[in-house]
Amino acid sequence: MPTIKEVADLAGVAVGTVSHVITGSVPVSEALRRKVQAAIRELDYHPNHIARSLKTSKTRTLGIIVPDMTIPYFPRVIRGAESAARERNYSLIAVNSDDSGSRQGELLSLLRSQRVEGILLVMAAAPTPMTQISGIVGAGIRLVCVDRIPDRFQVDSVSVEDVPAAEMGVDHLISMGHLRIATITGPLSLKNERQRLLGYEQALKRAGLPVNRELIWHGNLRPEDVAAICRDRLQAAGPKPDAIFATNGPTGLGVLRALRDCGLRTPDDIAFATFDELTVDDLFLPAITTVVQPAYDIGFRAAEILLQRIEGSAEDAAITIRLPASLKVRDSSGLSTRRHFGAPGGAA
Amino acid sequence: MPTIKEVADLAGVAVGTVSHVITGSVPVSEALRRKVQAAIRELDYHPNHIARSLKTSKTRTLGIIVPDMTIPYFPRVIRGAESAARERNYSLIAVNSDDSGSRQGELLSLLRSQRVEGILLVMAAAPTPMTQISGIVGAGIRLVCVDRIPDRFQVDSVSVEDVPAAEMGVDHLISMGHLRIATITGPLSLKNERQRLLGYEQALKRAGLPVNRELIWHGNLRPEDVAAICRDRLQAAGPKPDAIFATNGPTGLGVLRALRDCGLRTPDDIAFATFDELTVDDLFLPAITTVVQPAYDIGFRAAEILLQRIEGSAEDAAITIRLPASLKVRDSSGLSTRRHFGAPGGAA
DNA sequence: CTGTTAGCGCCTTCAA
DNA sequence: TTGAAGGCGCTAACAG
Repeated sequence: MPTIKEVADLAGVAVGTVSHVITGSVPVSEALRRKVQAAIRELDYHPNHIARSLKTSKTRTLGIIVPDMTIPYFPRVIRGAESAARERNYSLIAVNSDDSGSRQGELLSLLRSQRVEGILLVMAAAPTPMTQISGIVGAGIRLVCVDRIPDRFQVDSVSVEDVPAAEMGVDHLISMGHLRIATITGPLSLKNERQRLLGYEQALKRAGLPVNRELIWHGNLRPEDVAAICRDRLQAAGPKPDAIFATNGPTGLGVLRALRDCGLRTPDDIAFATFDELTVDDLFLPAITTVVQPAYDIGFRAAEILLQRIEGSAEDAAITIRLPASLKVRDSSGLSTRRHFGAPGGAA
Repeated sequence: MPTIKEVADLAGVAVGTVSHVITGSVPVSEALRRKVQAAIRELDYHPNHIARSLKTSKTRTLGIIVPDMTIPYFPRVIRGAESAARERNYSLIAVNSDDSGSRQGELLSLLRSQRVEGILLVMAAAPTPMTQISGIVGAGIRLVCVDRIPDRFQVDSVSVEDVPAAEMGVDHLISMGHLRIATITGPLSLKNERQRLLGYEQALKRAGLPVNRELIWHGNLRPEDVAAICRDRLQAAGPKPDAIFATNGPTGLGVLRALRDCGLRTPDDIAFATFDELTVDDLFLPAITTVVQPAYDIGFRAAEILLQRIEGSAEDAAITIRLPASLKVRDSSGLSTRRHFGAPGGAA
């Protein structure tokens, strides 16, 4: 790899001059600029960001930690953040924590060692030692929590409005005439999940429906586990729910597997709605009703806040952004109205 | 951020000693080691990778360029590569080219500036100027092509065995009794797509079926476009195909949308099979038959090759790895046998 | 405008 | 086993 010195020699100028034409920080005469640029092309020179960063102590790099970018929601968040970063000429490093607290700690440390200028964090579902994140913030590292927000710790954060979003989903189920609505949640160590559960309860109460503890099922983020839990509940003695509301995507996937395994169809045998898109929900037959989070925007806004902090152009107080979810009404939440592929008006 | 010097001062030793305990390259007495480690914790010291890299000219970082990590196939590849990297204590930077040749060029340049030690490249679908990649290789940058392999350029590469994979899918359709099998491809600028088309043709020929040009539809990677193309074909006058084979995931998605829009059901009205998983294919009703690529393994193996090259422990000749795909037979490819949610034996 | 130079933080000889 | 010192490639003064 050629260095700036080799470029300078070839162009017959001083290294400072080369640096000036590269950064554009100091005006350089047209003649020299051309010579320098010719030399750069000739040598196929690529400025060493490492050396630059060491000198300027700026990396123009952001990091983002997600639980698992194999879950469709997260790549969208990442793409959003990437766009915002790119607009300001920053790059983004994305890594997976696998929802492990210790792995998350390592990653945080790695990112700090790499001297990223800010971190976007989707907390691991495993209870995160608060010291891990307070340490980061205390050390003056810019941090914005995304999607999953810590409980009693003030940080910049961007996520969806969980309570209204869940209410919206459950309200819809109620409006379709369902009375025994069960919900299955992800890990309640996540504030989101507790909030969504709250939304579920509020919607029921507001409609004058009883909140039945037997209809609140505690799941997790592994579809197989969730499927097993649901199968148990659905096959148990006693009255069945006539609708199920899942509070997140992987959990919703588990419900679908359980329904299939139990030979239950939506919405004929049981109605269903879930948080999060399943990528192709509209193609399911029947198509699935979902509470859709603005994933891309969440990532975008979060990165913007980070960038503002870096530029020092942000207020002191913690910034809290809650974006509204939207409801895509499709077939699975309806009453027993058999739909067929392509039946007119079959999907919203 | 504390520096190694501050750690040394606090521990009462020289910076060299601190470096020794961190890298483990030189033995240090137990007593000093403890003092140093205490100081590190005390200061919450994180070694500056930037400085280290500048000195050692090693970043322990790999880069991977994918078209769009929002397509489910790619996150799996990335996770595979990430695992292989992590085993050797490397990190991975993943970026998206959006299938744009120029963006890919920028990204390549960025990665070089960041001094990654090797690059995994899934080429953009837009025809890539061969100089772009030959330049990289010529400059001595380690590069492994993943999934999408250049045409007439010798590089290390890892991908699926396209021809047999496509043959397998089409063979299956044939074995289910379908005679007029259409195929819809992605951009033929991609060698993969041409190979898969070849597999389609070979399967037909081997079965003594005619290769009908009217049944070879040229699509792309945008589901909406593909849906439009399919709708046109399906609504045109003349005999319809009784099966469709899609040569990749996004294209397959487009087919499904078209079928829905045309009110056609699989497999009753038309059979269907596609390359690539749609994340939840097994939950579709009817469940979708897919040719599954070992995405994780592809990423893993590719990163391993890169790492071998970096360590210099690889032969000189270009390494070419082709992994077999597998066929998941489900409902959509069958003959007109109506299936129901949970019907025993309904899905493979 | 152009050239010179002092570090950025760290690792690695090399000498003690 | 420990400590001292040079220099990786670059940018940002500063001097010319």
